[in-house]
Amino acid sequence: MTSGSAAHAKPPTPRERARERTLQDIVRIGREHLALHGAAALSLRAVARDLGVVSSAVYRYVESREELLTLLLIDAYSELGDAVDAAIGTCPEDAFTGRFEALAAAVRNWALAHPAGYALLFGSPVPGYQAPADRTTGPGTRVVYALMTVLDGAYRAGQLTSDGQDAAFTPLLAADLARIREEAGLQVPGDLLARGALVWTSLFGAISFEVFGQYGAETFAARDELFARHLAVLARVAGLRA
Amino acid sequence: MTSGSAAHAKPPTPRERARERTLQDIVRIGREHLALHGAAALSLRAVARDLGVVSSAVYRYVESREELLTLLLIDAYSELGDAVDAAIGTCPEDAFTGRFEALAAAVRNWALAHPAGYALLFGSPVPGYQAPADRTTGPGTRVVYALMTVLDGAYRAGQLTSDGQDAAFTPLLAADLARIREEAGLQVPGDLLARGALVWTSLFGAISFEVFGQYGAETFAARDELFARHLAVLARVAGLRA
DNA sequence: TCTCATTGAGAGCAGTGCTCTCAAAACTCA
DNA sequence: TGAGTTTTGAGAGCACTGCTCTCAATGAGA
Repeated sequence: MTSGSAAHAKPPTPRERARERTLQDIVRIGREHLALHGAAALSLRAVARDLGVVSSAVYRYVESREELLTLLLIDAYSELGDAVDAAIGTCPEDAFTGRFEALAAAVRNWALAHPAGYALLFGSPVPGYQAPADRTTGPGTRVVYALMTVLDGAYRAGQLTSDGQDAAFTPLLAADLARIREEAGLQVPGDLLARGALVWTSLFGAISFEVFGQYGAETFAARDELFARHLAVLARVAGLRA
Repeated sequence: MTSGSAAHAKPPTPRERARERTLQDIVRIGREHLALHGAAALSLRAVARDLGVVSSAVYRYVESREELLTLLLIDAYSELGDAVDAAIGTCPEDAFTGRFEALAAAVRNWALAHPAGYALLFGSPVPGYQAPADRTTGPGTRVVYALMTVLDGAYRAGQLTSDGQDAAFTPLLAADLARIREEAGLQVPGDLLARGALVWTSLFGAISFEVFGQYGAETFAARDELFARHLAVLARVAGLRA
């Protein structure tokens, strides 16, 4: 579906190759503009100018501004997913706390390096733009899936323990958690899964505050260390031993 | 500074009163547009149309689109601060966990009721717009100040306890925390203050995921209960006893 | 009543997303 | 190679945006 190289493997015609190259140029320039000016300021006309072409020509390759945003969204999700996978890969498979911290640090580092991309993925939605679920849920769930894999692996290895302090579930939430466990093939019990969800959102809360400048400008100078402390606490919240 | 009613209390001339009323109309219409279409889609021309006036006339009252955004930012901060104060006020002064949960629930309820306003305050920054610190830090810090008051009060009452598991501070982070404690007049020690910061950002992480639709659309049906569970965990993270 | 500051209207500039038409270029196939 | 078809880019144009400028009307104070 993406470029015709999947089905039947017909050799691409020169036109197809040129088209693919131009589309990649558009995405590349769009990514530059995204980094420089942010998602809401992304302008197809400006991209066209940088491409050395008149604005209407870009519409031969990209259906609309939204379509370009979707391409950039997928691009950013993939880049973040690659960074997280690479970071996790540097830890031994049974070093679950290390893998958790590597995942979190990779997300934070990528976010700080690509604030506009991070804002596109995890910030307030761009007005009037709704990401098409069928194309973005795949790359968009890589990181949360990686976290679930780490936590579930830790549980299977006996290294994820509940302190038993959490309240009992009502049936509705129990059903939610059971469905997630089944769909993702998890063994981790519901209370730890709920804690994993909290850790997940907390991670993005901490990163968002940094990336979006919600801390006062001079509140925290030692941000790396603060984040490391937060990670240690969150690891314990998730159930990983200290 | 706001309307001249502070200094010398001169009676406002009819012109000044008409001007004030028009400005309030602009803010009111702007707030409606904000709620309907989001911050980035806020248009001075559309506000002017709704006001029944030509666009250039609005510039007699509001310097620019950014200025209107600032007014709406202050407006939203104040509304949120009022909601939080009211919610806290329903709890006895010494019910610190109850006050914490009331604060958090008030933020969440306000956010769900005013998603566009919440996005303006805590979402990705509007491109090209930088909130003027001198006018927004006051109303913008009310809620975090309220949280610090709750936690510090709990500590003074002996109801905020550290589990002693956190690592020692490096000098830089210790200096950050010492400065915050002094500026806010807090007695709560540094390790609990750092945990409070994590709880603070985690709260907004959880709320942002809900408001911005970052959970998959059908991942959690029992969102109220999930949030309540998260709150209980976060209260313990902060050091409040269960 | 006269004077002057304030106000709103209107035109205008440069930018945006997007559509339409038209000619040139590129490819396909006999 | 030459004819026919498809793809491509240019250009004009529409409706919208933020914002500036000028000008006439209005209102308040002396």
